[in-house]
Amino acid sequence: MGCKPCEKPKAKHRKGLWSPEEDLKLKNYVLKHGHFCWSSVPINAGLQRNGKSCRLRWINYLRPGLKRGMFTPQEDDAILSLHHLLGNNSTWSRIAQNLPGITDNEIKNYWHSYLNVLPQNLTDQSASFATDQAVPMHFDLPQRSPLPKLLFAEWLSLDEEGGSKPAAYSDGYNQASTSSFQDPFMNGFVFNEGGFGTDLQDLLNNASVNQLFKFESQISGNDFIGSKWE
DNA sequence: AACACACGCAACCGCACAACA
DNA sequence: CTGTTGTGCGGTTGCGTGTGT
Repeated sequence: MGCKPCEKPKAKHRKGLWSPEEDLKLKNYVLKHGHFCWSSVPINAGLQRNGKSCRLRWINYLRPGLKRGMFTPQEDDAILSLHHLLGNNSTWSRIAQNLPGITDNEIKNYWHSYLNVLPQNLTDQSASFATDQAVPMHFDLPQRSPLPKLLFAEWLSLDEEGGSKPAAYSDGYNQASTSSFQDPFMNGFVFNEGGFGTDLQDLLNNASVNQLFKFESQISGNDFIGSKWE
């Protein structure tokens, strides 16, 4: 943990949606100081939230490099492929690790939407990983809105950068944020998450889904999962 | 135009685990 | 060894918005 016990103000914690002011406070604090101890973040940042809430907000919403809007077909395939690969052992975070810019929460929500439209027999196959048969990939999946929401954080960027278009919209990744981090913490943070997990990226770049599954079939399941995705 | 319903998403909750005293 | 605390994760809920009637 490495976190000194924090003073424990038994202040009542706010719940519910985050206000722009709270977003700003949290973002500024984490960008400046990092988040070595989440429990102390809300205290030092002047927020009436608990550490868990701050962490969640940062990870799912404020974190630099987050990509919003539609999943690309590659990402669709990657999510399905990874979930198929990992089966019941799949964790959203592990899938998310291989899809930079996408949060586990997004994947989780996406998957639940996906389950809603998926014929039951297919969900059974996919979720249980009971068969080696590849899950059909291109039935009608729920599609995200093609117009990504404009985040408050991006509004801030707009303000700060004199109204320039958020880089996140140009190529899906917030390169402006990436390049502007002087802080070693943030540099490391961003650069570590700056692209697809290399394994997956290679796979996705070089193989169609069918090829991907063909490739997977050449590797024994558990060994592959253990070595590739751990 | 008004209402009901469905859907997507943000956030909370509870649990498991790890680190520390 | 045990209790406490912090972190991370999956599951779930509730609200806002879009769509159909």
